[in-house]
Amino acid sequence: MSNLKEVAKKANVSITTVSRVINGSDKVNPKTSERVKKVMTMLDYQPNRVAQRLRTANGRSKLLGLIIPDIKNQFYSNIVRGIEDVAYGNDYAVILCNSDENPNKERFYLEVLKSESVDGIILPPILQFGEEIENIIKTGIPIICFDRKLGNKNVDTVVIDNEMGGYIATSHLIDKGHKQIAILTSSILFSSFSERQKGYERALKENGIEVDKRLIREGDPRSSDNAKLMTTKLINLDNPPTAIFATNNLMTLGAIEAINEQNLKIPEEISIIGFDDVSWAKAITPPLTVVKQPAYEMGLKAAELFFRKVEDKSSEPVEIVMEPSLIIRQSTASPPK
Amino acid sequence: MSNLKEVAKKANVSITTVSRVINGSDKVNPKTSERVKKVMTMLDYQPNRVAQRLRTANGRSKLLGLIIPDIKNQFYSNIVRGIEDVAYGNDYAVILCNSDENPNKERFYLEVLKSESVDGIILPPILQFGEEIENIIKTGIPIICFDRKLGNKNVDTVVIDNEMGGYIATSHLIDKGHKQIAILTSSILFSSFSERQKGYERALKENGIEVDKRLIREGDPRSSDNAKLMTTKLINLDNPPTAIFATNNLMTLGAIEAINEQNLKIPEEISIIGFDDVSWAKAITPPLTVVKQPAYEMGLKAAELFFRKVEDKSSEPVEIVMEPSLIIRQSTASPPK
DNA sequence: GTGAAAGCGCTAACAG
DNA sequence: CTGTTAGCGCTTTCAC
Repeated sequence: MSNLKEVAKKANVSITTVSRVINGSDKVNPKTSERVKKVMTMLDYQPNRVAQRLRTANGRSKLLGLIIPDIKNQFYSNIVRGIEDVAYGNDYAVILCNSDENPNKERFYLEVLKSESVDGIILPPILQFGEEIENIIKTGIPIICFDRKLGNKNVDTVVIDNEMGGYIATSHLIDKGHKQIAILTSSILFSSFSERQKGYERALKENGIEVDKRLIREGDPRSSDNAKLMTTKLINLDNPPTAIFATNNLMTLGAIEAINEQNLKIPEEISIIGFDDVSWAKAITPPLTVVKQPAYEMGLKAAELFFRKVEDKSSEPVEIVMEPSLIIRQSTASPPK
Repeated sequence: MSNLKEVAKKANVSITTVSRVINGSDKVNPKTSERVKKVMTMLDYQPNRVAQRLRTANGRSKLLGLIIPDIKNQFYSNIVRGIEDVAYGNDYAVILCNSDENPNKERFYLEVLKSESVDGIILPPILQFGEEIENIIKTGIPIICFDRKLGNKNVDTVVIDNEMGGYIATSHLIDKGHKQIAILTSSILFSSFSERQKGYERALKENGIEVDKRLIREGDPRSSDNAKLMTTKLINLDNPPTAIFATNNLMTLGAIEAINEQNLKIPEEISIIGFDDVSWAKAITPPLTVVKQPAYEMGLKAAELFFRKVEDKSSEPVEIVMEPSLIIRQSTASPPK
């Protein structure tokens, strides 16, 4: 791989001049610049980004760090696309890290990203990570949070209104006449799930329906098998729910599997509403009613916040709240008599 | 962020010694090493990977470059997981690049990866890229191909036996009694699809069924909408197919949507077999018969080849061919009378 | 408009 | 076992 020195030699200038040409300094004679550029293409020269980064203390690495909990979750892969599209448009590459919600992995990747001196990190925070993230912020690397909020920390954030999502879903079911509505949700560690649950409970209360603890099931949101198990148990309850609200797409999948396995007809015998408008939602029979999160758009916004921060480190952190929307298909109907 | 110098000062040793401790050299007095380590944790010191990389010409960046065509495709996200799991186990981070099968994007990412001096690149080659990849290989960066083959080039490769996949799928349909079997496939640019098609044609021929050009439809494999359109057209043919073989999961989705929209019953009125055992395949009704690609395992293998090459650059390239398998569910049955 | 020289943080001879 | 020193490829004063 050729370097500055070679180019300089071949173009009969100093390496400084070549550097100036690379960085588009205007203090270079157009003719010289022309000559240098020609040599650069001739030698197929590409500046060494590693060296560039080492030299310039807060130079741009043109690298965006992205930590996501689960690449296999369509919700996240949509977000990745949104971020990636904006990044590519800005000549940035994305270092994607799959954290699995595993604190050790997350810590490892955070270290890597820091020491790769990426220009910023986009991630969905976990509660336990106040400290690590605090440290990153101290180093001056911009942090953008998405999907979940980082407690009271003062960082750029894009979330959807999860409480509203839960409320919309539950209200829809109530409107259809359901009173026994189960929810498949996750531990309170993830703010997004607890907020969906909050919305669920508010909808029930506002409609004079008592919150029934038996119908609230918490499990690993990354495991459809777990959701399947929970659903099977729900179905076999003495006084089973007539509708199920699954708070993410993997749980929805598990719920549907369980319902099919128990030979219950959707929506005649049981209604189901999912979270996330996944690709297969409208292909299944009956098509799935869902609360749609604008995942791709969320990725877009997060990336935009990232570049805003990169441009101007002193910009005030903002919190963007996006609206979920209800997409009514045929998996929800009135409860059986 | 603290650096070698600070640590050295605080521990009363030279920076060399600190460096040795970092790199686990055995020529350090255990006591000194202990002291240095203590200072390192005290100062929360992390070696600067950028500087490390710059210094050591072919030192390890502990970065693995991964280019994939479409992160939203479950087949690829499964592969990513396989690769990521092995990488993490080896303390490597993955730079994930989404190429969209866009030559410009791919070129851009290849440049970035090269100039980030990643330790190797894993990618599914596109035909047009003989040259670019040739260049990379010349620089000594190991390349691992997956999913598709890179012409006659001499690189490590992991593929599945796509011809066999196409053959298995089609044979299954023929066994059920189908004679009018349509295939949703993609342009010959992608070797994987053309091979599946080859298997399809071989199965037909071996069973004395003539290949009917009308039933072979080519389209963008990343667009389920396109597949939906193609399927609709197939259904509305004068002499429509009694079974459809969709050669990837997005096309399968589109086909199912079209069939549902036309109110055809699966499998009574039309059979469908998909490629890739996606998460929702067994949740839909009827559950989908598919040819399963061992995607996750393919990622695992690709990553293993990567590390093998990183350990020993002179190792002879190998080609691993994995076997697809037929998973029979209820979306395929005998053709209507 | 251009160049010489210093140095980013680190590793690797080489010397002791 | 430990330290001194050169230099990876680049950007950035500071001179001219």
